[in-house]
Amino acid sequence: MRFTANYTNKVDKKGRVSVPSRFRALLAASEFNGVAVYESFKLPCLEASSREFIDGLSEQLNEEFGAFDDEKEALAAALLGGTFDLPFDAEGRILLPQPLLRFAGITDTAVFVGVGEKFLIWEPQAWEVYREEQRALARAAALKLGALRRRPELSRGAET
Amino acid sequence: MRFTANYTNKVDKKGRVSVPSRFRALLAASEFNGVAVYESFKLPCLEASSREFIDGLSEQLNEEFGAFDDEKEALAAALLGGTFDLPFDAEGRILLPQPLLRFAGITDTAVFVGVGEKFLIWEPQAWEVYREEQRALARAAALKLGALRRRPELSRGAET
DNA sequence: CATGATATCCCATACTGTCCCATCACGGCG
DNA sequence: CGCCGTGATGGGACAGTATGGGATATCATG
Repeated sequence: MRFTANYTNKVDKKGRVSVPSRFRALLAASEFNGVAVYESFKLPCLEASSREFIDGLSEQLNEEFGAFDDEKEALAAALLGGTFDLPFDAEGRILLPQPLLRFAGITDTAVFVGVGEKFLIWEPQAWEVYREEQRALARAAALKLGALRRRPELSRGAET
Repeated sequence: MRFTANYTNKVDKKGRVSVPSRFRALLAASEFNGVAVYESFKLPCLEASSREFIDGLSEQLNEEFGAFDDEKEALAAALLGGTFDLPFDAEGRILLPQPLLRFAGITDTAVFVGVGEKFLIWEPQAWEVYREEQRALARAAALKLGALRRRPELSRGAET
């Protein structure tokens, strides 16, 4: 399950969006014909993955913590309480609930970004901004890596 | 039995609320056509689940604590004694008893939050506050969640 | 036994989520 | 270069849900 690349799709008046077919193909393996979508904890966007993935996490919570564990309760509330199981319609679209649209600031367009075992759903503008930041970081990291390869012994002070 | 997502519904003057159909669908498996609702021990909200689940909990209490443990007695009494079996009416609504409404501070609107094997019923404002706190904690606990995963490669996507 | 408050039941109505079908845009293939 | 298949969009039709009221049972009381 490796989501990659990014696609920009329209969100119609009813709140429907087509999930990129490439992504849908990856999710086909899932028993549930749809995606589990939730609000990202760190970023102003939505995250989506197979329902099994989320199930796995919540199961872990039940196993690792006791039935009456406070921390488990809190994590479950944050994770499951914010996760919507959205089924695909015949055309491969999902209906994004108002709360999710509001959280991500999405109105009529959404950007789907594959990031490994899950994908993000952004409001175009926000995505542009975030992307710029990441590019800057990547650039810095690349330079650093380059420096490391060329002169391993000197890498410590090689901030270019 | 896996409750997820959150829905906001109206509570009419009579104290009736529609239980989200998705939740109702999950409870359909239960022989009792309704839900078991009780006051949460830790949070200022109500908790609800199938009658069967409550029975399971009380059994668990017997296992986790000694048979004559005072705490167990207290918990069991509070849980079993304070639980209301609320049946669905023809429209899928339940009538929340005054005591429960007062406890949760619910007046004309209620938020249903799925948290796995049960769901919570909150007063909107209170839920919003609690939710923000939990999101912050969840962000902090991200590493912990990652550590819980059996398959480490699954946690390597973009940062949650 | 009468009475008011409370719980049920039933019906009417506005919405919203789904489903189905038509149109378009884009590439690949005769 | 036009035909065709797949994916993305839009809209309309309908059924399932969420809500509100009013009429009817129930029950604890005075």
